[in-house]
Amino acid sequence: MAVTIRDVAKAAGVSISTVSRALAAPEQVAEATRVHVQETARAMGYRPNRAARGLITGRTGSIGLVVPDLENPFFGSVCKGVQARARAAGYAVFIADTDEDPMVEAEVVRSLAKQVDGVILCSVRSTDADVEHFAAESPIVLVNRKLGDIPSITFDNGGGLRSVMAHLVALGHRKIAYAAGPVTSWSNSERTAAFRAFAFESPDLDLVELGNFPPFFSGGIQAGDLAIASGATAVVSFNDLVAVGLIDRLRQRGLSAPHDISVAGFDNVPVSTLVWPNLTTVDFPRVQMGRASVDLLLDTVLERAGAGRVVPDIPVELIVRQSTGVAPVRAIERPDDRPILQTQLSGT
Amino acid sequence: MAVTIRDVAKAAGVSISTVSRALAAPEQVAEATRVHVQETARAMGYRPNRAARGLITGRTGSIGLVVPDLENPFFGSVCKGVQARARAAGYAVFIADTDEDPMVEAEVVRSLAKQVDGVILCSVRSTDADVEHFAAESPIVLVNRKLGDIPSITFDNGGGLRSVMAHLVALGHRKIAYAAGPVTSWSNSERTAAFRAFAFESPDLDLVELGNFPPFFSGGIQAGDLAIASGATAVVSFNDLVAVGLIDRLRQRGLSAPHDISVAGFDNVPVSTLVWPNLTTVDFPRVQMGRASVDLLLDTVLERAGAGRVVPDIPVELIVRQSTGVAPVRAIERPDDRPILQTQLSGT
DNA sequence: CTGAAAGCGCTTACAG
DNA sequence: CTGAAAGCGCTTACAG
Repeated sequence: MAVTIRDVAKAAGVSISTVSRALAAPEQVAEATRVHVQETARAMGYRPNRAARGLITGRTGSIGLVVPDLENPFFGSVCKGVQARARAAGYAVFIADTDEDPMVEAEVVRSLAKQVDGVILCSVRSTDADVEHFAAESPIVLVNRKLGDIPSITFDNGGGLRSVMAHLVALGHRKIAYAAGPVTSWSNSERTAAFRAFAFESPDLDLVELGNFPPFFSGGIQAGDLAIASGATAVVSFNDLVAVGLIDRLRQRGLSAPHDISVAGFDNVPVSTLVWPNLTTVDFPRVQMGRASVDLLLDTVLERAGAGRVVPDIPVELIVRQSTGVAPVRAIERPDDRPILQTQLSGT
Repeated sequence: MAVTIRDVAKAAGVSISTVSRALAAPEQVAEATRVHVQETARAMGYRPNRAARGLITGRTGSIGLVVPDLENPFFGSVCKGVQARARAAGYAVFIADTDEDPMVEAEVVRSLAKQVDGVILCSVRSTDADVEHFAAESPIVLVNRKLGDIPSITFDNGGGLRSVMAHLVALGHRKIAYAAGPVTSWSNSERTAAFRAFAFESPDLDLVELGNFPPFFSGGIQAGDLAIASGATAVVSFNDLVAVGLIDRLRQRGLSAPHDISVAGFDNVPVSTLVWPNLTTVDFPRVQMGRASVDLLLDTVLERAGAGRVVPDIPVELIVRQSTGVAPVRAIERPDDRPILQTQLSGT
């Protein structure tokens, strides 16, 4: 077996109480004793058993991280940030993948609750009621979703949407489409709301909503045909994967980005620089989001000053690459071009 | 506080010993008692405290998973498989990201060792000596690497390499390059060895080694120029990212895949279907690898029959897409074309 | 079949 | 400043 506190006490010639204090509360031990015990412990490779400690202190020294899909690069990045910050704070991280299944999520959160001091929850599909139920059972930080008073870390989706729109308008685009993501997605509702607000403030622009589309390459294929039919000269896609699928569909239809239609995405996933043309997209600092969520959770768990504070949205940044360009002349030549499939929004 | 075994015992009118048995060793308890206790426990939402149990049984009910980089889709998939299988077996998973740093890896494995029953280690950079040291301290399963008697789960890299080569030869390619990955990579040495063996068995082919290159898009850019200079009509890249970079470089140089040069990768990462042309690549069932590593670890931890067994390489599968095609006529027209930069291998 | 008791490795009042 | 003792929530021989 591994070396225990008793072994160290014996080797150092003191009681286990003193060993415990020398390590956990050094100021309560005489300098000479403390140094001697610490050296002995280190020499023996002693590491306190966290489970035993947790039994008494009521703290496990662990946090849980629940994500819908570890294969989604978004959550891989969040996970990286969470893990790094937790380790820096001396916490271990339990990981759970729910496969986008609310039932699994409920089961996982419940079984994790006992083993951790708090849970960071990236919940996409669970209902508000379920999430509120989780929050009542154990300290929770919500990632990428807002709900009541539950502490949460979110991105500035609205700001991101507005910066893309400003970019496209500056390039001369007047008819711009938003290819929406899943109705159940909190991010999508934020972006849609910002798009509508932008339309309301810009009666001179012709802004159309397309979708909803699944948030994958395949969704982009669908969106591509609708975008072409709409007559828009620029499309803002729910995410990068949709943007990539959309660009691919344009090529299949004999068109190209940004020559015929400018295409922008959200997320700045790695693939956005691997496709041609490179994607103009909104970068979401996901690793930072992971770190921030740990900070917020530990504030609550450790009852620090910041417990329950409202964290401002994390700023996002537009990254202009090759998939967006100046509006084609065609659009100016045929101002009366009427889209076939669209939702009219401008000026409403 | 949560409900403890004492609460259940009181509510059910039995001793805590009986509650413990009714839940963990039902056959030792009278039917009526057992049913009554189980119902009471369930009604009260009782969940045994794993830490307390672990203190006695010596088992934590957790395993550790150590990966070099959670943002790398390869490890995201492995992690998904590990997590799923572990949960099915009633185990929780601690995750740790080492940022490709051997020092961090050593620290992480050491601190994890106390809190888990075993560790699944995806170790890329650590030396053999370090890894052997880890294995001496706690039960370990090595992923994607072989080392002495340490239980490990690996892919059939050699088989994958051979299936790509057979594919390219069938398409008429006679001069084929391998764009090698990092020298420190176990996967790369396996593939390189298979490539050399293939060259030895095929004196009629002209096989050249290029590199080593970093395993990223940027490595593919480098590899692209060398591939062009080599005169090869087909390039097998260490991984998909290198293949994507290579194809991009071909385009920059006014060439295209597969028209001028066929390009194949390894891994079948999601991006391989998002680029144009879609990548011909070798699929590695990574989620399956994650699952298999849990099975092997638990065999050891639980001292089951399969403990320490040697697991055969997981079969891999060639997926032919658009980035490979028939050899260009040019190569046949200029059989004496001499490469500028290459390692001569054929017939050695 | 059931209960009382010991004990896993630690922390923390409580004495001294 | 230090040690003996109690106890965290559980499991498991040991009696009965």
